[in-house]
Amino acid sequence: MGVTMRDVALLARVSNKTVSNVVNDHPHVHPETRARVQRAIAELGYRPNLSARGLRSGRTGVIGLAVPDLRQTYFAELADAVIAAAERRHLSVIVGQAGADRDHEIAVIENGLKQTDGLLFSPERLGTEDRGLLDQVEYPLVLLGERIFGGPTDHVTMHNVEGARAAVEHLVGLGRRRIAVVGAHPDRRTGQLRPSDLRVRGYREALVVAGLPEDERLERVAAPWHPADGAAATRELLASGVEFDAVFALNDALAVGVLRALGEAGRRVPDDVAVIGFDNISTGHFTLPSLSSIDPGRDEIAEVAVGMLLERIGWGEGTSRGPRLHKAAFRVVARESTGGTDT
Amino acid sequence: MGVTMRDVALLARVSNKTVSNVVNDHPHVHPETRARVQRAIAELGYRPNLSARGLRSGRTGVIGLAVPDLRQTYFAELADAVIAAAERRHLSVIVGQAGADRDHEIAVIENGLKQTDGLLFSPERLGTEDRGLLDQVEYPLVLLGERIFGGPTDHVTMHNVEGARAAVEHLVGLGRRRIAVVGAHPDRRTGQLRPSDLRVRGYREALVVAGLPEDERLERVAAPWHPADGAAATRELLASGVEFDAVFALNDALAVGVLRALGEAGRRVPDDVAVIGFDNISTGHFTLPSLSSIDPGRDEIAEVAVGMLLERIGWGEGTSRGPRLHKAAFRVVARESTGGTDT
DNA sequence: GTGAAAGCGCTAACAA
DNA sequence: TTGTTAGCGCTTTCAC
Repeated sequence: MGVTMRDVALLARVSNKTVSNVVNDHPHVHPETRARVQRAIAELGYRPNLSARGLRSGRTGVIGLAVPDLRQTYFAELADAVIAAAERRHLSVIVGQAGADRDHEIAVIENGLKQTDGLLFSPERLGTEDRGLLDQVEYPLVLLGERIFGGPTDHVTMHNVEGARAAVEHLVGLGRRRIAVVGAHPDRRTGQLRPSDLRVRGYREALVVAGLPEDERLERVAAPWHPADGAAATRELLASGVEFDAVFALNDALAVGVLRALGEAGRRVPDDVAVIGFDNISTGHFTLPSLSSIDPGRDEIAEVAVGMLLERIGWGEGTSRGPRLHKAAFRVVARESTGGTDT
Repeated sequence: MGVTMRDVALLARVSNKTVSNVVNDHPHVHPETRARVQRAIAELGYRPNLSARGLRSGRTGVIGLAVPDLRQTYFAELADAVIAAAERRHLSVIVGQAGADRDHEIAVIENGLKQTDGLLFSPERLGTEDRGLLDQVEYPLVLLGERIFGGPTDHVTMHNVEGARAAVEHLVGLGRRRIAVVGAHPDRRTGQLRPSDLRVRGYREALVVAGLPEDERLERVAAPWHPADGAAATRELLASGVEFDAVFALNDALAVGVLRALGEAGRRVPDDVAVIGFDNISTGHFTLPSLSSIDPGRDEIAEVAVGMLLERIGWGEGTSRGPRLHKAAFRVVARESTGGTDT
């Protein structure tokens, strides 16, 4: 503490500027001078003051990541991927939780996160109707997910519709004909771009393609997407007496609950009922049976999102290029719950 | 962007200092003046430049949290608790992952996390032999866990020994006599303060108290503490032919694997084998059967750790009070896997 | 290739 | 109660 650039400059018998050049890897520094400066830095244990650098350069080297709740495995794994991607670019990440609280999310989007150069935001409560908020945003922002799609903002997201379709096609390929879906949103307004709505759409598309009838009784509401809600929806499904030989859970957390409820009821998975989830969280390896899922490309999402944000930060205020959209590649992961052998 | 304190001062017809006083809620500002300044702030959309404040005050208002890996639910939930505790004190949290990599952990402890006023560090690889590193640390640091206990540093941790003992006593109370433990560390050097060693100690103490014989065949190594390792250790235990009617998994992630392996083998839980874990992660609600566990007091740990760190930050360089130790209160959570009814 | 000097926006003495 | 002033440590013109 307390060693400044000036101290280094004095010891190395150079100016402030030269030390700065060395520290920032600028070219045009005589190798000998560079070595001398580096020796002085080591000797004094000099470490740049990042607040000062931030003040001068207008950059903090920190980005923000706002998610609803780290206790949901998907978001923890997303944070892991984002932190890793940021680290590769020598950035730090401030993590904020908006707690699935609409007002909190509005506050986040209006203000960003303190001390950051830009924000990666995965909202849960904001919808297309909040698009107007995005016009006010005057800091670099990249949205994760497509809930507010249509604004001026970059989005990085997953193939919700196509992934869901692939999940159901996988079940169809197993010969299942009565496929239930668990996790539909209780509020069925149209025009929303919630993951639940998009995935239900993919489910229906797959049924149509397969020539299977749609049956409203097979579409079960569950919210929020916690295991308990998946279990409750499945118990209702069982109690309703409607026949089914497969369940598509709209995410893996729900699927864990589905597996539990099926187990309680004595239904064997996958023999009686095949189950597939969505998100491919690591939990899926260790359920009994292990859980098939759609891998939404989490690492790609993180990598691309950080890259986009960095570009936005670099472009500065003036340059407002149009919004970009990136959808990561997905894949079907077949584990035991749909007859696979992987765990 | 670009609105400075000076702009506000000009508009409100006051000095810089007065604006600063208002922004920082200093007393001794005439109510009328305060109102005028606040109006100017709102009108211009002024927001303090935190880099400048940081440079001037030597504080960033950001603390660091370093954990091995957010994909492990325990650490995700810890991060959640720390972020919440920090937010209550108007602090942001930069999250870093050391990846259970010894060199990475050494780098973290030597340098702290950039842009932060202090660090909450939960190391996984550093041990008592690295105590010397702590003497070099010249920034506010609070360690989570007791792996490097004995240095000059504050620690906040859980009752590993006592909690483990309570877990086994709970099993004994159910009438179980052949209690296996899963998750011992492969390297049995003494003098280590790993959670595994401490919890095994608690296990043995409970056996002694209950007058049960120790049996080395019931102590199974498993590392790292992932579900797959718990499953593997349990399969070995089953294959060894040794009799057992209960398993104490040293954490919940292992326990998930234990449940899986028992299920595969057709052992009923809790009828044939009772199972209890440690950590009380939310996953435990949704396993089949739901998982009994030791709740280590995560929120208390986060709250106390942030508080201690803040005190350290406030004390400044000179004041080096002796190291403090806080152990959070724990409790036994009895769910279905030990005959309870909760989920 | 290197140096001198200005100033980023804020806070904290010290004055008034 | 409010104003003046001097930096915090760094980067960045602009000279040399």
